[in-house]
Amino acid sequence: MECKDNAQHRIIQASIQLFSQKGYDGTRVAEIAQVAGVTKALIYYYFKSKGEILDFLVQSFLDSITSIAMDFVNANIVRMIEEERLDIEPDKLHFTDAEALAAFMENYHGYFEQVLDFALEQRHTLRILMLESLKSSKHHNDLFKLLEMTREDEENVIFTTISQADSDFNYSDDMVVFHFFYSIIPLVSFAAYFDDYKAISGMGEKELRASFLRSFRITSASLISEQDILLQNNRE
Amino acid sequence: MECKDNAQHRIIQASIQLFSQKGYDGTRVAEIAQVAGVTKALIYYYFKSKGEILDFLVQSFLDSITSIAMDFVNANIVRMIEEERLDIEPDKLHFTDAEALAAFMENYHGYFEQVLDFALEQRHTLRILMLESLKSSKHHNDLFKLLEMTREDEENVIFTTISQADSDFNYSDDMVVFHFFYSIIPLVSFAAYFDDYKAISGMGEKELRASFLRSFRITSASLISEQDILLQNNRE
Amino acid sequence: MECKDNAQHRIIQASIQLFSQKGYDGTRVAEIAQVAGVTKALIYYYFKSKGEILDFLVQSFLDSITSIAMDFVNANIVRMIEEERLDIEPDKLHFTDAEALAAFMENYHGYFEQVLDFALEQRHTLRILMLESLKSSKHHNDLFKLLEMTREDEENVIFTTISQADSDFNYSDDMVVFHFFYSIIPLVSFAAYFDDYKAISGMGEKELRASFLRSFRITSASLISEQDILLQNNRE
Amino acid sequence: MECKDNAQHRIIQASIQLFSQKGYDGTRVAEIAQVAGVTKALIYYYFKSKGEILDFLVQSFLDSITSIAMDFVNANIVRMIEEERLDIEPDKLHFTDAEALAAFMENYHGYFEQVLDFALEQRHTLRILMLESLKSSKHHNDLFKLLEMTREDEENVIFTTISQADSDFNYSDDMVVFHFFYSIIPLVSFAAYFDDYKAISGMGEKELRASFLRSFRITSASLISEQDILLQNNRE
DNA sequence: AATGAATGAGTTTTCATTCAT
DNA sequence: CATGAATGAAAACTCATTCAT
Repeated sequence: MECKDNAQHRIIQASIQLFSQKGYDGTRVAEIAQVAGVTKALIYYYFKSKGEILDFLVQSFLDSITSIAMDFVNANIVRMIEEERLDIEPDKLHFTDAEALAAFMENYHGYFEQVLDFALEQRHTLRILMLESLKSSKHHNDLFKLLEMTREDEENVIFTTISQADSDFNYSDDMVVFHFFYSIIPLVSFAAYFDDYKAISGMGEKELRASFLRSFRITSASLISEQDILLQNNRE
Repeated sequence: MECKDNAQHRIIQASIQLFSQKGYDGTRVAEIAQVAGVTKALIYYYFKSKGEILDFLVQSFLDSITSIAMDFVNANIVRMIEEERLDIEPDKLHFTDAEALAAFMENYHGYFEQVLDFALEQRHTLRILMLESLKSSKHHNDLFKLLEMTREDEENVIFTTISQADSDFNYSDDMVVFHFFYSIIPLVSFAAYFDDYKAISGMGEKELRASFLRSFRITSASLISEQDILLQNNRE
Repeated sequence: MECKDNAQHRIIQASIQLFSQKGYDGTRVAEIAQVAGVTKALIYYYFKSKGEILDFLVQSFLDSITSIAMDFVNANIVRMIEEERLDIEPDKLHFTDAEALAAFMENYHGYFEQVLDFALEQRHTLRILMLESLKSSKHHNDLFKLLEMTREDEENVIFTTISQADSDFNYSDDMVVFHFFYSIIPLVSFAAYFDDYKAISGMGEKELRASFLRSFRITSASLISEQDILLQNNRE
Repeated sequence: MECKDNAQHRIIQASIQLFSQKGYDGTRVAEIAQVAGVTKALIYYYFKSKGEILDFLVQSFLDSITSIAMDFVNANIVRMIEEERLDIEPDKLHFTDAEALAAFMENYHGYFEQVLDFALEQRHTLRILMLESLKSSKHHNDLFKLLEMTREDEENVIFTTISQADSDFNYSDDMVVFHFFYSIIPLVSFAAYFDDYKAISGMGEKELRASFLRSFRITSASLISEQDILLQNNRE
């Protein structure tokens, strides 16, 4: 296991700290050098430019989160399909029975917590991602990549099980809108604003995390009516 | 009625456009001058510094939104109290009858749409607000001011009517967490990312607005169970 | 008598105050306008440029001091020559008798006090003169003009009466050096630093003025040995 | 021994030259860069701001002159006290014999010449000091620091030996006034105006220096009457 | 006589980046 | 690997001056 106290690592950590505090444009290379305890020139030994530091941070983060998402898909969706408990249809998921759905939902909530913890751990990088996604910069669309990444298969699971009762709901578009603005954005924002919200509210870390999870569950529950799904499944 | 084509106004408009596109730090005063069609020196005639332009924009926005919130409180909460159809108790609202609640909810949804439209109209300034609130700058806490502003009385209306069934819900803290991350943040983000989301999704403006409102209604409905409220009222 | 509260006068007073406090280069036209209570544009109505304000101040001062010097020459030197009590020879003054010398010395000390009081009254302008004379500016030589102005006739009176005992003393050059560095410079500096010295020493205005006069008398006395002069006069 | 041709040294020399010629406010950083043969940016590599260059110059000068004064005190006053040839009493110096006084006076005149030569060598910096001391700037009181520095013990030596005959002389205050306006100011002014006076008078450097020393001796002699001191010593 | 608006040409200062060692 | 010195380009900001009214 490599030593994490080398210069390059310190440069990266200093960059994350400063970019997340002051934004990319608001951070000076000299500041990074100072915080990292190295000279400016050494930064240019490891990175071609200031922009390349940002690229590296963002790419590392996107790689990690993709990896987490892939693991979930492989460990749950793929396995359930192989076990013939789940069948993917266009814009719809078909669970063979209520027990399969319940098992999936449990796994999904576990996955959400895992992603939440990763987001909290990487909250400084997420903050950078939010900052850059708001600017028309190179990394303008990186936040939306999170949307695309989670839109493919696994997330739809949730939205295709939305209660059929609400006939106004335009499934394909509405689902993505809901997913982005009431799932990804709150999650990312929660991580990004975690320290600030904690300071303002005076809540403890665990307390705040638990409170946010309750909010998440209320929102996600609002989309699913298990009875409807069971009936729907039975009807078929 | 004064003409809005004067130099100061053009400077402000140019600043909003550029700050929201490139961020405060990423925007050059020379660019503002160019977009506004004035000289750099004139910008310093009207504003003491680049920072003061930002301060002015943020303050104007906060003043406007405060005014809208105050109007709603005065026109609805205060009026209903005066008409003895509404009674504010600690952490709880008491409507005299179901009809009063229904009337209030309709007004509240109207208010939300009004705020949404204001947010969309001012989406560039909101984008600036988000950007700056993410940085540990002078305007670090300005986004949270929106929270404080709406926490006082009027918003609680909604949260104090949450179904009593969910006994896990820690009313005071959870409500504020929910309100911030599942109400203010999605609204602000929707406005801030409106143009980007539109471009990526290919949806029309009206279509997207309607879709977001449906998501909002689902979320806000999830907190309220009218039956419970009626029962609760009857019980008393 | 013209009213001294008009705009032009206020501009001049403000300029004197600011130039003497911050120097010409350190003073902004906008500051003058603010202190004078007028607009910048009005300053340009009365003066062609910032430099012209300085020129005006300096010229007014030099005119005044020249006038005072001329009055002394006319009232004393000229009169004594007319009364045949004084005879001017190259590098030497010849008094007809000891009484004539004594009368002259008394007048001279009176003149010095008059100049001192004028210098104190105009100490801000003198400060400006010193400041500018130290810079290689347009007014570089204005302080030396004071030297030239007083070198012509009357001052020599003093120096030509120096005790003949000190055979090292090179009359023409040494006298001018002494006059400049131990007469003009202390006088000008006393006026220029008057307020600062007062503040630092804690002495009162009258007290300080009296103390300075005592120092002056000691210095000026050191150059004259009346006995020698009498002897010298008698010998002839 | 380090080479004095490095960039920082050239920046300092250029600053001294320009500040003394055009004043601090009248000097542009670009000019310093040009004269020093470096880029503007390098100036900011060595100094945080234009003001810091001035601070550095002034402080270096004050340090040097303090060091010279301290050396004199230690080498003469302290030594004579140790040798029991000199005794310091409040407001008075007591020399054990006429020979001790004569020795001291010789040393003092040597010291004055040393200070004069240092002042002439540093005349550009002294000019800067005068310029800045006239402005109500940060360095407003730096010229007075020269006064304070020399007021402590060593200088008083001279003034406490003033002839007791002049009963008007208010020793404590008058001495300081005399010291400042007829000793420090002429010395500083002589150095500051040296080049200008030389040009105007047409005198040579050595000639001018000698002439000024003669003026100094006349002034300083005027305060001391050796006979009185001898008598005074004998009486005791 | 007076002014608010406007500006060209500078001024100080910053900063990402390079380079010789 | 590491750095102190150096810089070109551009940034924010200033200021004496003008002009239309």
